[in-house]
Amino acid sequence: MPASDIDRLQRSFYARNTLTVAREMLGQRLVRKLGAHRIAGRIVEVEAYVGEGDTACHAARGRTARNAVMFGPAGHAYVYFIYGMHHCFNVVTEQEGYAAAVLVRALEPLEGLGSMRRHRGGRDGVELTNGPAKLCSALAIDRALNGADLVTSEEAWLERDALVGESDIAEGPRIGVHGDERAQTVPWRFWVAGNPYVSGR
DNA sequence: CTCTCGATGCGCT
DNA sequence: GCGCATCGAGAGA
Repeated sequence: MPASDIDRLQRSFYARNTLTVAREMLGQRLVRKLGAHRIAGRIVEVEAYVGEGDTACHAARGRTARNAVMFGPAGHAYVYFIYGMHHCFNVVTEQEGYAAAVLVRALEPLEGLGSMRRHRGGRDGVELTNGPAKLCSALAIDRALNGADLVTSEEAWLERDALVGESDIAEGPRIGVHGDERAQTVPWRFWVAGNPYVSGR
């Protein structure tokens, strides 16, 4: 087994309450492997999408071909294509049959900065990964990764890294959602307070 | 700095 | 056809 598996997050991490997983994902390392090359960053901002009762969740209107991965087992990647040009990366949570996931909204770059700059058209600094579509671009994540099992994949996974204390976690309403009143106000966006890589607004 | 708006593919109604 | 879990360029203050 690869040395990296020592720190890889296992199924038991993901197969829990989505809000708990979302909070604990802060500080962990998202790793993308392209050939022998690693690109990675610390997760500093996430959003939880919790079940068919959450009208901002893609699964709110039931299972479709697009959102099927969210209904599957925890620990798989849910990657979707949006606005005709962007991708967003999520991690599936909870038990099989319960549609929920955590969207990764921002990373602090740690490995493969040169690759990130290239993938981002020469942009640098916070512009590398301070948004859900930006980090997918930087890490070369697209729909080819949709459904990938992050517990066993050699292409992408999460590694145990720094834990973020409760006092350093900020929370607020999710960004850009179009569900009902509750969906737009419930504080299911979590970020590392003061981290410069957190997305704007 | 803030605000507005176009890009652009596709899943779903 | 409509609308989207976004981004970045451009205009104006």
